[in-house]
Amino acid sequence: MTDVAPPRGTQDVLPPSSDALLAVVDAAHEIARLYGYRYVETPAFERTEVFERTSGGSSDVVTKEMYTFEDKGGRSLTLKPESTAPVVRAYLATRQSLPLPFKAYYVEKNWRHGRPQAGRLREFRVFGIEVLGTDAPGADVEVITVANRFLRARGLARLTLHLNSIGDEVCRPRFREDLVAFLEPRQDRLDREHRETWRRNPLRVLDCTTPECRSATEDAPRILDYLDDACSEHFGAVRSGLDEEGVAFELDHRLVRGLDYYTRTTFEFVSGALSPAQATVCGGGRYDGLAEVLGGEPTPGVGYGLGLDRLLLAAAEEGAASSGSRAVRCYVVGLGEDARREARALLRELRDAAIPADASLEDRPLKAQLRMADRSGAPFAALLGDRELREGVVTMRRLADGEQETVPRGEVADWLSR
RNA sequence: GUGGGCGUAGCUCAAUCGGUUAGAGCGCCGGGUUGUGGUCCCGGAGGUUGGGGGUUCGAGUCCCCUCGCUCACCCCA
Repeated sequence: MTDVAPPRGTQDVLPPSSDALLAVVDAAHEIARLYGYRYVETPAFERTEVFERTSGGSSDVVTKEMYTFEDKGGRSLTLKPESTAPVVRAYLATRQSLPLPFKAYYVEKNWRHGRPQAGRLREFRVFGIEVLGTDAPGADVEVITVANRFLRARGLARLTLHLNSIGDEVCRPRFREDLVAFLEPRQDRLDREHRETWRRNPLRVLDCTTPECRSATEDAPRILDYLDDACSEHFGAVRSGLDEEGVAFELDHRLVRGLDYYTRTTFEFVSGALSPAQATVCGGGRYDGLAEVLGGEPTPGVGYGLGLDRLLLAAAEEGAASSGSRAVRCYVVGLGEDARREARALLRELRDAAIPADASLEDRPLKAQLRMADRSGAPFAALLGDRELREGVVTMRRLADGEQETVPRGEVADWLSR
């Protein structure tokens, strides 16, 4: 019994929850197309360096959460823990034949080895978009707008957008220096964890939520005060662009994010419907230096990753109506050998007419077939017995209330699509 | 990865102080003559009490290990 359970931190998705997942996936494809994004796929695994070099050696993702293995040729490979670096790699490999800027999206799985809990799986699904090849603030605005629209359309109302700019390689070092100088005399007031690491990764201290770190950094320097003219102007344009799009946000100078490749704009959508530890349903930002780290031409970019599993949890929590039944429209019931042959013909016709339909694969009693019709969720059952066969008709039964109508055999498809 | 809580049919739960063959509801499958599902009646399948070890005459119940879920931390989707 336990041996048929899926591996730890993974899950089987079966009806009816697979319907909800599919609805979200469909909606992702739809909104991506609506905004002009093109579908991309990259391999499930990459050379390990792709993540080591881009995410930053000190990040948790790289140091302890990657599924890394050696293949039979001795290469070190890693199941992708995030999708931005692979997409940028693929872009660099193919860019001569792609439009500029290139707007990409994907719906796929990522893998991270952490201790699983609700909203944090080892294998999880993301819907991400990336705009490559432009540093225009309009790209940042568009990316955030798509996420906002998508999340709200899926029924997430208790949603906060946290927004920040963490500068670039020109202005961030000055800030970092001042922050270190600020923390130095206060290091004893930090929590145990950051007392060790504050010097190596001072920005992370700002992100820490413990009361100790919060009070110690109350008056810490703020990155927004350090932005140089270019970054400051860029961030101003992003903010006014969001205002223009009607996307509400909260400035959060503590938002630094966990991957090293981010520059300038960073953002997170946090759901109030999820437990705070896993409440980030979408996170992203700008990564103008990423392509160079991969050894490619300088290529600015901005994008997000949006967790579909968390989205579904939050939507369920907020009582969002799960949309679109995947049930067939008609369940065909055949009684007896002759009528069953005719039922199979009808089934073929319905499917040829693009009407989703189903029937029992075995010869079963009427009651059993009707029960199957009921469980299939189909709104109608088409009944074919000797009586209908003789008269060249089909009895159409509305399963909700048992209302029946006799329809000429040749008009069933039309009757169902009216 | 660190710390806490919890594991009894598919689901929700019961089982006296450690006592003999672990029950119920729902769900699932079948039947109530080849003419009506969802309601009703009848029947059935389904459990090594997560797994392993120990204590005991006897363990679902007590102890240890392990696996899983869960919450917090860490981090993030």
